[in-house]
Order: sequence, then C-alpha cells, then structure tokens
Amino acid sequence: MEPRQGAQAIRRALAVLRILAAGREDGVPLAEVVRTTGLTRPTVHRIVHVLIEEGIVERHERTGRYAIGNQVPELALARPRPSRLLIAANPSLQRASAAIGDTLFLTVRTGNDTLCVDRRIGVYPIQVLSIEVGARRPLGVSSAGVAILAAMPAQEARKIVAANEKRFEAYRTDVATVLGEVTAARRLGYGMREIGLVQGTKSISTWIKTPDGQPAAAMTVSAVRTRLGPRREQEVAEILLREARIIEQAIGG
Amino acid sequence: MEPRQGAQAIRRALAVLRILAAGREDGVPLAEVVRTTGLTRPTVHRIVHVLIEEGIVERHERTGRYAIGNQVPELALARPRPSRLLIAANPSLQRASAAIGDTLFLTVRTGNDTLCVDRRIGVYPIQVLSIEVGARRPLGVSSAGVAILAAMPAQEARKIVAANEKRFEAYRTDVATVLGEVTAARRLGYGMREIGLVQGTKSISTWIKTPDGQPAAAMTVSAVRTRLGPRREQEVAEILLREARIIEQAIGG
DNA sequence: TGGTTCTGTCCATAATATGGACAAGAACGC
DNA sequence: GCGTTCTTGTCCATATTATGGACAGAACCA
Repeated sequence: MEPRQGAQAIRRALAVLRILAAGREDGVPLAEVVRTTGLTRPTVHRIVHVLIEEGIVERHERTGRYAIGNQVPELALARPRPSRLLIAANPSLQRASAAIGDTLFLTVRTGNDTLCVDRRIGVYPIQVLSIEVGARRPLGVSSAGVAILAAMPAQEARKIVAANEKRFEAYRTDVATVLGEVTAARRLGYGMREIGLVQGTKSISTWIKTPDGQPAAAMTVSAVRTRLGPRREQEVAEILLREARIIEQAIGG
Repeated sequence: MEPRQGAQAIRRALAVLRILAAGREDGVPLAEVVRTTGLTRPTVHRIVHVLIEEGIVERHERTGRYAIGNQVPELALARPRPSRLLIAANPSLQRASAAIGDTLFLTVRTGNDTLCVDRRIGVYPIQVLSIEVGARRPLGVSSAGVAILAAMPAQEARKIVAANEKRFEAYRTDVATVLGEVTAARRLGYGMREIGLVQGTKSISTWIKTPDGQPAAAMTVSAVRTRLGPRREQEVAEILLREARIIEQAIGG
C-alpha cells in the first residue's frame, strides 16, 4: 500500500522524530531511540544530529537526552485551523465532565500512537491528571488505545499491535494482553482498564467513528479505582456512549 | 560551521517543508518548490510524496497544491511550553497597542525566514491585517525582516540575503534593495518601509536582542501610509524602541 | 581493577537517492 | 482545430550517498 521508494532516510528521520515526540519535554536517550526504532546506533546518531543542526531536535543540556525542537511548532503554525473534531467534541466534553465529575480525555490516533488532544478536569477533589494534552503512547497501552483498536477492522488492529511490540515492554504489557483487551472491549462496547497506567486508577473509553466507519478518536474517563465500581462503571459508560454518538453526528454533518 | 554529512535527503526534505510552511494553508505548487529550493523536479516530487504517505504533507484536492499536513501540529504538541519571548513581550505589546492604536506584530527569525508569532489589533478603525500569526516570509522582504537583519553582524546578514535571492523575485525585490534597506535601518535605529507589502501601507519595526547580542525578534507597527507621516513615525518609533528595551530586560533576567 | 552502561566517530562498502529523459495532461492563444 | 507552454508524474542506469560493523572514550557501579 505504500511502496513508494527512494526515501529511506526521510522515513527513518520521521520515525526518530515520532519517538522523540512520545518522550515529550523530558527527551529520550539515544539508546532508547535505537532500541525502539530498530535502527543502528550510527544511523540514529547521524539523523538526530542533522536534525539538531536544522533546529528540529534539541538536546537537553544536563541530561543529554534528545527532544522535539522549537522549529517544529514554528512549522506547525503554518496550519492553524483547529481540527473539526476538537470543535465538534467540545460541548460533549463539557456536558460529560459536568455529569461525571472525573477527568475526561479526548484522544486521537496518529500513526501507531494515541495522542491526547484535549482534557477536562472534573469537580471531584481527587483527579487523575497523569495524562496531559500532547501525551503520546503506543496504541494499545491505554484504554483509549484499546478502544480505538476495537473500533477498527480486526486485521488492521492486529497489524498495529504487532508493529508496536517492541514499545510495549516499557509499559509492561505485550501483544497477547493487548489483543485480549481489544476483544473484551468489542464485546463490552467500550474500552476498559482495571489497572490504569497509574497505580490505583481505572479508565473507561468509548470510541468515536467517522462517517466512513474509521475510528476518529476516543473519549476517556479516568478516576481512582474505588470511584468506578461496577454500578458506576455502567452509568459512566452510558454517558460516554451517548456523547460519543452526538460527536459522531456533529462530525458527520 | 555545519559540516555534518550523511543526510542530504533529510536536509532536502526539511528545505521542502519550510517552503511549504511559507505557503501556509493555500499550499504551494510543486513547480514553485522546485524553483525556490533549486532541487530537481524528480527529487522534489519524490520527497513530497513520501511526506504525504507519512502524513507530514497534504495535497489540496482541488488545486493540487502541497501544504503542511496535520501530523506536524501533532508532533508540535510534544513541545507545549510557550516561548519565553512570547511571555516577556506580552505586556509590552499590550501597552504599545493601546498607545499607538494600529496593528502590532511580533516577529521572530527562523532560519532564513521571518515568522509572525503574535499580533495585536488596535482601536483605530482602519487596521492592516494582511499578516497573520504563522505568516512566514523570506528575511528581508518585510520591515520586520529588515530590522532583524540590521541587528545582526553585517556579514551574517549578507549571507542570509544572498541565500534568499531566488525567493525575493516573488516579492518584487532583490538583494541590492534589501541590503540598502538594512543599511538605512542601521542608521535610523529601526526598520521602515514606505511601501509595505500591501499597497498603501507603511511599517516600522524595532529589533529586540538577546543578552548575547543576537537579534531575537522584531516588533512592528503597520498602518495605512497616511497615518504614519514623519512626525507620527517619530512618535511611534520612540514607543517601539522603549518597549523593545523593556522586552530585552525581561528576557535577559 | 574490570564490567556495564552510555555516546560518539571512522570509512570501506553496498545500497540508496539522484536527475536526465520521456510522457501526458491542462491551459492558453489563435 | 493545432501548436506552444505550462504543469505533474514516472523510469532506470548511474554515481553519489547513507549505511553499519568495528573501534574508542566517558561515566557509573561494584
């Protein structure tokens, strides 16, 4: 499907950039980039340093870790329109946040990653704030990722999960576990994780599909586990499912 | 100064991306990318299409023009902190905008381009709004660019102007004209263009330097020409110069 | 001290990106 | 209609370019 050739170096540079983006502000050590991309160290080293010269990547003084540079937001300014989805989802996030009281996330798929694009903090005094806007994770490790995978054709989902295999280790999961969760999510109608990425938290995610049936995003509630018992899980899931359908209407029109 | 080799393709891809960023949402035709980068058409074609497959570039349905894709803002989310400069400049822009009443721009240098990063609209009923946040131009074609060039060592400025030679044509200027304006700006203490990029407008720009003497940005006022006669030009320049020094203090601390 | 991480560099080699040449479509003039 | 000039897209032999194995230094720990 993507047989265009003659640009190995560019593709590799982008793969490196995506890993660095997943590391956010803290940056990523070279060795980790080498491990997760599967490229050789001289190659990664060369790519990263060319990107530094070009201002696309920065190196943190103290740690020596590599991170996304300031020229990337500058390039991004050339594309200012906020996405349709963000506008369409806004009222639903507002309503659901008020009704539920716990933290809400809106997450999209980008390549083999999930990317948090919006967050609403609820009124309940204990909030799960571990995930920030811009947070990027391999598809499959969060309940949002599981929901998005559950919403796509099984074969495509398997392909993505396989591609992320190496990266799962860092999140203490593996291909079989993720595929199991995806299957469970399909049965339930929503994604769920009893053990959230942070100890003692629980997450519930619904998927949002585009008119052509592709998953566009996931809407997630994260809370301390004790606040999401079986009964309330049911309630929260119903709210999320209802709002997800409303967002689908909005992006469909 | 930048002798690292082994990544021609990556550098070329970035050069293409920067041209596309300058085109903003409208996009840029392939032929123009070829002309301004000086690369051959097969090469640009290959690069652009690989970037499309990777989601970094998009092609507009109707026009066939190429533009920055949605994955670029997604990568940029990994770097959320707004720049020090933007924070430091905020009160000055506020004050100057109130005092002057015409549109104010804050512009930074990025590579061989100027990039508008902030804009304040004044109270006067006729405002020059042609430049938007995200607008990118070759250094030298706007008064902000002239100011930034005037604030750097003459040799470096000449080098940048020479590098932009090909791109000047599209703005109906040339190396000699730009260098003349830069010299004039050094004498005056601020950048000025009697004929703005839009017919009948006039612009005045002051430069803002970092503690180490490098130009960090330019602050610009644009107005219809009749509103910036010699007397008012003097007044406006004084306000801009004063605020520029205040911003320099703020980023210096 | 030796062992284990990490990062950085060299350079012969193979694989890769290159660009001249060709092709075809679109817009314009007449 | 037909030529002219613009555009974008593709092929493929070639040589330029990116590659990665091997080596080395630095930092940390026992």
